[in-house]
Amino acid sequence: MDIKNLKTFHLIVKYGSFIRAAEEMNYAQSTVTMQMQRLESELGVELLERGKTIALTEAGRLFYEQSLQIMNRLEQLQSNLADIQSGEAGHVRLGVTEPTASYRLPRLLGRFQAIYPKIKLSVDIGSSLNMSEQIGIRPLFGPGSDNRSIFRAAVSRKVRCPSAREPCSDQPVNLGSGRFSGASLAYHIGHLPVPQKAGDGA
Amino acid sequence: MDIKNLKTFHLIVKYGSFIRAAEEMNYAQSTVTMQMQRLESELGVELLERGKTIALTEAGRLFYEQSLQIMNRLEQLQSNLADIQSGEAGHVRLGVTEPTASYRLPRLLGRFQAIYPKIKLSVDIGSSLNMSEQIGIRPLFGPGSDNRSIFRAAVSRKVRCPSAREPCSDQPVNLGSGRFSGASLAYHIGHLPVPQKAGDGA
DNA sequence: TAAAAATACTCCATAGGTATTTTAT
DNA sequence: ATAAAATACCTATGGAGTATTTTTA
Repeated sequence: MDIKNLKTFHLIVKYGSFIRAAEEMNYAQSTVTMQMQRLESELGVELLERGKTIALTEAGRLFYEQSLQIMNRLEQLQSNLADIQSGEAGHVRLGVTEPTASYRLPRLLGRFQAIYPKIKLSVDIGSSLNMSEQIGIRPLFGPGSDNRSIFRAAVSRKVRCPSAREPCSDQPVNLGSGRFSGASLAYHIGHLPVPQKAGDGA
Repeated sequence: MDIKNLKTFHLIVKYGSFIRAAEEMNYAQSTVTMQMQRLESELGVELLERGKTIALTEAGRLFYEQSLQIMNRLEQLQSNLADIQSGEAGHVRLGVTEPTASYRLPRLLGRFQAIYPKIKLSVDIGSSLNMSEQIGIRPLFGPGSDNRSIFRAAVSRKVRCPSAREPCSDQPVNLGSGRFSGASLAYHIGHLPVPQKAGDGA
């Protein structure tokens, strides 16, 4: 089942017409007919009563209402994914050593949160380990994560600035043993290895 | 976006392996690779970290959880549609005149509800109109419904019996002017025209 | 008899398969 | 060195278009 067919169906219900749905989807009329035939055969149910005026069957009404909700959830999901992709949402986990943690980090994180309100921040303040160990500590990133790739991701990835008028800070900040620009704080967790390995889920 | 791709993705996460997902879906391994590339490009997001072991990106985790729920809703919906199709669910609206309403209908509807517990019954008891007018009265079926086709549907459609061991009653019952078998009580609303015309909805 | 949907047909884009190469452990 | 995913290439199904016929209000 293809989402396109659902959209077509929704437009047919909205307009009560295959032709108007075809126009809005930039399809030929026969394409709409075919899509609905396929949708109905996939579901094993008639959805529409054809006539000069289109009407919904009971199954059609149920499918319309439910599939609308499903579509809305899907669109919401895509929007959330776009937020993650653009770096406007996500989860940043940082490991820092003193004295950076006490002196430079608070102001930096405050600015960061103002720019990226949807990004969740977690900070782990370490003792004297070097940066890669610090970032890679298992309690923070979960079992099975790869310290080396975490470190690589941490130093290489940057978030996109939300607008050119309000550029990301790029003042170097000492996070333990390494030197990082302010912008590089924003390697969100999407660019880092997953906490738990795939394959043990349901 | 095709639902097939979502299923493949879910299997990849479940097994942590493209190959095992391919086996379960009866696909070639390259097909799974292709599907995931297409899914990721459609969403504009990387979902999986490839390696000898597969891991989810943050976007992948979000997409996995959400799309699982969406799939579940879709399957629930399909199951409900199947119920309607098989006649095990739906909404039957009847118009009856005396004396049938008082004498024969109660026992018949009782048996009917025992066989089809998911079917909602509405009965409208009329005065002396003939059957087609009785069934077609507008308050019961809403504006824009076609009395003639309602009548046609009512006399021609029958619900499928749920099992051969407990066959539907087919004793004729006088519903106003027409004679109907007991089974034909079960023309659920899915076979009747819709209450409100499509086209005036959102 | 005029609208709207269904059919008949055609075409080509692409989903999916086979064989091979690349990658990461 | 080996197991797994990516790539290259090929094939055929079916999605979509054009033109026409059928339906029904």
